[in-house]
Amino acid sequence: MNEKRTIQTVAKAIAAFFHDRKRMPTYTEMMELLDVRSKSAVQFWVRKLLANGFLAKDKKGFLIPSGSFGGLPVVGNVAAGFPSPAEEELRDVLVLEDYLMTKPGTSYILKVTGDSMIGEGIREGDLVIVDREREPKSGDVVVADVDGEWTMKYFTRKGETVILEAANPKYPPIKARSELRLGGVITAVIRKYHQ
Amino acid sequence: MNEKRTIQTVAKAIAAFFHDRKRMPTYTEMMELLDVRSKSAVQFWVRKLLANGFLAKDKKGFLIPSGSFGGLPVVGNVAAGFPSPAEEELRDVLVLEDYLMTKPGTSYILKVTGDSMIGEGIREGDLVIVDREREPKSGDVVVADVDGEWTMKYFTRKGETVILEAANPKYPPIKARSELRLGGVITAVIRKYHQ
DNA sequence: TTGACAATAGAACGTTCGTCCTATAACATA
DNA sequence: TATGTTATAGGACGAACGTTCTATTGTCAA
Repeated sequence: MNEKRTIQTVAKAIAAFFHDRKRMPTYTEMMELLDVRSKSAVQFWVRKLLANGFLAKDKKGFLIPSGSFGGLPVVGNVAAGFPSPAEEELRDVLVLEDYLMTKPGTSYILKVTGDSMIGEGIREGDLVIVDREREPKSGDVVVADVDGEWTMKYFTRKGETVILEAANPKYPPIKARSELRLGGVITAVIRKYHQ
Repeated sequence: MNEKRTIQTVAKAIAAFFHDRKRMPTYTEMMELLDVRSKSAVQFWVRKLLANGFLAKDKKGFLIPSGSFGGLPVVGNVAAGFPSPAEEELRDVLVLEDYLMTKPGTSYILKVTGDSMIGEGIREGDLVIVDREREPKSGDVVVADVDGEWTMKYFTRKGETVILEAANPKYPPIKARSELRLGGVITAVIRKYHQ
């Protein structure tokens, strides 16, 4: 860091540290991050970040990320304008971790093979998050054991029986009694372009 | 925590703390988490977690999450078996944060409106992660300014000109000179079912 | 019964953390 | 030129952190 210190550059440096060390820097470490030689200077900037909401404090006084810290800015929709790099207003910020990991412990990730759900926009190579313990409702996409093989299907309950349909006309729908085995309900789909 | 302490229950308790406090508990705090009355007992368990790879230590000696800590287990594909809750072997684990947030700072999130990319499996309401500074290559999905409106299109470079096509036959392809404005390249698509 | 080991308690201790206080340089304002 | 304000340095200090040591309890095998 050779340029002038600003609220933005300082926040960025700390956020970067947190991102790859999985913890907040100590004041002594921040001396290096901000390129200053006293803890007082660090505290000066920390106070600013606290005031601006980039940082917060625990009940126990520990610094923790807050607000727009680990998140990405969200633009309402494609038609709206784009956030400029300079802009630093209170925009919507989304922390993907919090958005997607609603039920760690009962969830797992599945790599999709096959095209049984292309009609739903779920394609080969996508990752889906599956909740093992969620009660399936009609219309949900579920992972089901069909003839000893695990596949994804739409789930529909019709009284006693259950209907499983692919989102692909080339696979026939399946009627099953209640003893069918379910791997869980799909709660999210993730596709990543570029490695 | 009333049951017996095991490596799993202890790891779970600490992971839960980290998940919603965004930091590691201190040894004193772990006394409560693990329901013990001495820091020695805490250290006894911490050592186990360190040995098992659930936790790790900084160069500076701070505890940090490691391995399967904040992540979800990954099952290779639908056809393979499912991880049972008891199972705790070294399975593939994916930390969504690390997987998706490859370039924070130059990325933002966009909520999709319209159906211009349904052929690509990108639907209204999905979130896409857009990298503002990535150089678009042919075949990439980009956000582009078309006649004063931001839309998603396939990007193709043909010598000097650029072709933008929707993944939907009802929108005509567009040829443009180099002065077209791009909002960035889509690096990921996220869809969440259920709130 | 004895011995080994796993699990815990409690206290002592040095280190480092974050806070606070004072002093100083740079810069803008009046 | 005087005078605040902003940004920094350096040192002092108590509190809390993680480590280490010793002691105690329960369980299981010999």
